Amino acid sequence: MVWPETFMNKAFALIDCNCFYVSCERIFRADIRTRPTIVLSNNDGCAIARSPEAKSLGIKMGEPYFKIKKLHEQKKLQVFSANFALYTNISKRFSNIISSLAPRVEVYSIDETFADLTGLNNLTDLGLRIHAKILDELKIPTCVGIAPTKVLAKLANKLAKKSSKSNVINLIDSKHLELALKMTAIEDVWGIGRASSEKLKLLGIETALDFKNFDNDLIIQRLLSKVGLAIKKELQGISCFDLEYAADRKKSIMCSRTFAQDIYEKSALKEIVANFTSDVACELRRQKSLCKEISIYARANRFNDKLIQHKSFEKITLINPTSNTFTLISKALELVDKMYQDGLSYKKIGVQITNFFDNDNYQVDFFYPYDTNRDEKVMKTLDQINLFEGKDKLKSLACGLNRKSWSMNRNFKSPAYLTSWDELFNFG
DNA sequence: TCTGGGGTCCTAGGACCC
DNA sequence: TCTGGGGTCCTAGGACCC
Repeated sequence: MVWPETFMNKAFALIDCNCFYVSCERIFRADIRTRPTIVLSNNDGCAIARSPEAKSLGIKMGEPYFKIKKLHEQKKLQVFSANFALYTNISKRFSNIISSLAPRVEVYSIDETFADLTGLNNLTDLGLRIHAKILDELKIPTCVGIAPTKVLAKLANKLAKKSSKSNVINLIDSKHLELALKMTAIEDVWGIGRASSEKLKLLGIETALDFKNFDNDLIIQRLLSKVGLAIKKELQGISCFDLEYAADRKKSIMCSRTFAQDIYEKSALKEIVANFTSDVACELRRQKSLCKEISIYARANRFNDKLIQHKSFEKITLINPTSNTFTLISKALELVDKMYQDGLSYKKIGVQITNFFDNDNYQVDFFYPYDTNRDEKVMKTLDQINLFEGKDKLKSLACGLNRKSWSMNRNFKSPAYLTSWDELFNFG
């Protein structure tokens, strides 16, 4: 197929790691490279990464651990608790390797990076080089999809994942494009989720090809909004989504956990909220922002119908934006006072901050002027100490002295090979 | 017994204003 | 009894992503 003149020049690659978390664990464990292996979510709740061998055993994405425990006990399955410190570290190395071979990249997620290859030659070769270098230096297998739009690059990547032969699929000027679109179910198109695909199926659209050829844009716009329309254009080879570089400044930051046990005491709730608030505030300062809103939420164990099911939520808007841990903790604790109800059980708890301003570009409230310099100095000192002396060396007393009383299950964690001096991997 | 966490974007509808 | 129309801003909630 020949692309319209105006879009001929665009080229995107999507490089995606195969079962990333499992692959990270396997870097240090040559003995399990062909064993069925999974990585569990926080609290050892459910499977969030599966090796091909584990998929063959019939383990689904999101499958709760208690359903596969037996396989684990029979030693037919290797199981790890999530070790996000390790995965984040490997992820940075992964995107750095791509940057060394492609000039413009967008780190899209922990295991996926887009590269803008516009204007470069021999793209399939380049894709193969990227794949080989990551495998060589990191021992992480990847797939590469190349196409004139991001949606098509995603689609090409998915096909490469399914293929047993090709790690790189290039759809630019490909005579197989129609077939590729036909092979892709509508719900597998990037940006078309369950709700949208159900609507499209009512129109008789079953595949990416059907969608691309559907000739009524008004209906698509009404059903799927303007985003749906953009996705359709991308399938036609018309690029609507560019690389997004400035993605590192978040617009909201949250921290939430599901705990191993139900929590009933207000004091425990406060301690948890204080800790979560410390974490989000630290992240907020790292990206040099201030926030003007903080909210907390909590709910009971939704799988236990003997408990009163509730979704509790409280939010407060601050007079002056801040990133001061202590200010935010005191506000968050006020919210706990408002939210807490005696007798309710709390299993999942979260803190979220929103409504961000740049550190050096915001308006102090006229009636409540506020010395931000002092704030900044105190927080800088706190961050420095925690950076060099270890996380949580210096913290608010509200955070409690140990986290033992409310914990997460993490029974199958691998060592912190790369992020702790005590657990460094011995390459000898 | 045991079922994750962290984001973004879009839209409809309400509040408010003139 | 009659009871507009248009605009903006904000928020809650849905949908999607990994």
